[in-house]
Amino acid sequence: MTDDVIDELHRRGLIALSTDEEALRAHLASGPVTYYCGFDPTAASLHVGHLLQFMVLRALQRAGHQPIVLVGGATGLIGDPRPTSERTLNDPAVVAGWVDRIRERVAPFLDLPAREQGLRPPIYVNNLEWTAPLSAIDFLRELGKHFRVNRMLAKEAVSVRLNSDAGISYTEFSYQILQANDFRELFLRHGCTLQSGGSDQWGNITAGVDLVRRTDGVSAHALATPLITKADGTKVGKTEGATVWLDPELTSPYAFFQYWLNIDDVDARAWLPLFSERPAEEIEALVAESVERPAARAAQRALAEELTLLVHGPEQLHQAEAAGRALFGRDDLASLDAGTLAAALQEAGSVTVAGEVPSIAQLLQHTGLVASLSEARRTVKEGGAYLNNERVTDAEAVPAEDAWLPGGWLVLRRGKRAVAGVRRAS
RNA sequence: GGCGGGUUGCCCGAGUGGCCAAUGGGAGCGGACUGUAAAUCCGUCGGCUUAGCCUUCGAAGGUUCGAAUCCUUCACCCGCCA
Repeated sequence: MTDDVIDELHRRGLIALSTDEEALRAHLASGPVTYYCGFDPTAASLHVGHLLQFMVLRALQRAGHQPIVLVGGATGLIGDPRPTSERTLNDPAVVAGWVDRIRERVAPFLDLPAREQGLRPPIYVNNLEWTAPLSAIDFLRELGKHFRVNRMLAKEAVSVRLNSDAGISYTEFSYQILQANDFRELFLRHGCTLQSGGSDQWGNITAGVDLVRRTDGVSAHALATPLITKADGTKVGKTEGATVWLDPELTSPYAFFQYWLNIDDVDARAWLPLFSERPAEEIEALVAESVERPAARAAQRALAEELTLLVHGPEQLHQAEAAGRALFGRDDLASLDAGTLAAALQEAGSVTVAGEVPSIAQLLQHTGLVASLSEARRTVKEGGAYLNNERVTDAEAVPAEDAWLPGGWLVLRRGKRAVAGVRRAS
C-alpha cells in the first residue's frame, strides 16, 4: 500500500477537481479502497479520450486499491446531456452489443497488471442490472425524494442546455439521478467509496456523492480528470476527420501509433505526464529532449510506443513501428524486400484487385483513401495523390505494368501521411 | 389546448420565385514551407460516365415555364399563455 497516489496523480496533472482532498488521502491511506469509473456505450468502442480515465484507474490499482469498471448499459439508453443538443436514443439491442464489445476491449488495462503484478483484478458491472428493475414508483419515491430540482437545474450540463435553443428533455434531465444511483448501488454492493471520471462528469459524480451521504450517511469521495485540449483548439482524438478508437477493428494499431506520433510538440509535451506511466525524471528528460530537438519527436515517440503497447500489445506495437519505418523511411520503395513491404501495407490498410486493373481514381476509392471518385479526381487535380511516392497527374490512368513492386504491390498515398496498399491477386 | 418562432450542406449560419449546388465563418482535405509538427499563405470542400448531367435546403403533396424561397397537410424543436 503506497500512500502517495494522490501525489502521483497531481504530479501527472490528472486531478482537476476533487472532494475534500485531505479526507480522501486519509481514506486511501487507511486501507484498500474500492473505486469506480463508468463508461457509457455511446459507440462500439472507447476512444483516446477515455484512455485518460484508465490512467487514473491504473494508478489507484497500482497503489493497491480495488477497481470497478462500470459499463453503462442503462445510462447509455438515456443519454448524458451534451452542451450542444439532445442525443438521439440508440436501439437497446445495439447498446447491449456495444456494452459487450467495450468490456472486451477494456480488459487489458486492469486485468493484465492484476495478473502480472499481483494487483487486485477489476470487478466489471453493468448498471442495467439494477436500473432496469427499478419501477417508476421506486425511482420517484426512493431516489427522486433525495434530489432537489433547484440543485439539479444548477448543474452545468443542465443549465447550459436550459439556456440554449435545444432545451433539454426530461429524459436527459434525469440522467444525473441514474448516475448518482450507480454510485450508491456500488457502495451497497461492493463498498465502493470513490468515483473518478472526466471533469465534464463532475455534476453527475457529486450527485452520487450527495446521494450516498443522504441515504447511507457515508462520506464518499470523487476525483475528476481535466478536460484535455489541443493547442490548436481542435478535438482530441480525431485524425483525418475520424475518431481514433481503441478497438483494432475500428482503428488499426498502425493508425493508432501514427496518431500519437503526429501530435504536435506542444501537446506531446503537455500530454506526456498524463498518458505516460514512466517515472517523473524520465518524463522530464523526454520533455527537455523535445524542446531541444523537436524534429526528433522524442515525446511523440514515447507516447506512441507506450500507448500502443498498452492498448494493443507488444506484437502489434512492433508491427506498427516497422510499418511506419518502411513507409516513411528514406529508403526507396523498390529496394524494400517483399516481406517488409507486404507487412507494412497490411498494417496501413490494403485491398486486393483481380483481373483488369482499375484506374488510379478507383483504386484511391477502393482503398478508402478517398470517399468518392469525385474526391479522388479532386485530390489528383490538387496534386495530392501519389503512386509509389510519385505524384499522379492523371486520375483515369491505369498503373503501368512496371509500377508493380515486388510481391505484386502498389503503394498509394494521399497527402503526406495516408498510405494504403494495392495487391494484385496472383 | 391557444398564440408566436423555427427545421438549410460535417457544424454554425445567410438566403423570401429565376443570376442557387446554394454568401460567409469554423472544421476537414490538398499544396507550399517544415520535422510524417505548429503557425502562415494558396487552393479545395454533394455525387456522377465532370466544359454536361443527377440528387440536395425537416417529410409529402400543390401553384408556376421555373421553388430552399409561395400554398396545403404532416412530423419534430423552441418560447409565451392556459
